Amino acid sequence: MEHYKVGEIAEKIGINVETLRYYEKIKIMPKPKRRESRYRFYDELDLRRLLFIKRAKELGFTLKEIKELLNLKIESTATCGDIKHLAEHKLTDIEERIKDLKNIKNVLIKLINQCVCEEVSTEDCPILEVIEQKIK
Amino acid sequence: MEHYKVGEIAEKIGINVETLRYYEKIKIMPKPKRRESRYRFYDELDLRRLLFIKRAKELGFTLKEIKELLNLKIESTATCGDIKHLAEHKLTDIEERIKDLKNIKNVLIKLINQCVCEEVSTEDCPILEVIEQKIK
DNA sequence: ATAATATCAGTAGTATAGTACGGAGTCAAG
DNA sequence: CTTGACTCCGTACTATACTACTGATATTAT
Repeated sequence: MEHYKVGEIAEKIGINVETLRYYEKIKIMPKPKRRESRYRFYDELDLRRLLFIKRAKELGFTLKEIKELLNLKIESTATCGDIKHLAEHKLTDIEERIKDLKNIKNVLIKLINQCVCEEVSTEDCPILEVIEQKIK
Repeated sequence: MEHYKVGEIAEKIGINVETLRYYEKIKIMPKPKRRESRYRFYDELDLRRLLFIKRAKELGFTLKEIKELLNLKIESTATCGDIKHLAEHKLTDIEERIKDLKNIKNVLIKLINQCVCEEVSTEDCPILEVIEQKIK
């Protein structure tokens, strides 16, 4: 079985050595085995776990949620449905964020379109006016 | 002219007193006038500034960006175009975030649809399999 | 007048996800 | 056998946006 030093596995995954130590600290990665020199050494399982973390992060899961996923994975009582619930929850969450951002986007577009004035002073800027409008 | 104590203005805006002191610390709000008792007191201008901040935050601007907006606003040399550029930059930023989230959403939907198994153990969970798939 | 509430200043803590630093020990190449 | 690269650990710092706490004044209500 292949094994890697901390710098090697970090490079393979494309993360920082410090980040790996951080993952160990927050217990999303288990304490790795050590050589006599006290150097950490990692195996294929660690590699897979790190890649799982990376992929799940790309899916918008937080480290805390990824930890949950990984824990469910090793709990023998956990079902695939448990995982599905986490995924569904995350989906709702992301849909919510998309909705919010779209609203923001529309307001910004309206604001920007009202502005045709490179030379006008900020005194008469329609963007600022609109941001303030809701205030008056 | 109306004036408010820190707790009054905080309640009016719907923020925390501590948050107001924080805004003062990071210089997004100016140092307010004081009574003899050293109590802060705020006026209508402060109220408007706070509401501007609140509204801009809703538009997805960070406090740092809002500070920029407010600074441009008082710089007499700044043009409406300067404001527009900030708004456009924010728009690009938000469109980017929407795109990313949509990708994530699609992957999550695919994952969830593959899972029809409330009772299956996490060993055979297709969601976990897919997250891992890109690894193998 | 006294009790309750508000405010003061400064510091520390929260959450998220890391990054940086420094001095000591270890490993590999020339 | 020395030099440079790598790793060790612990701590502190970054960024963002707040929130909490403490002990001392100040104001307000009864």
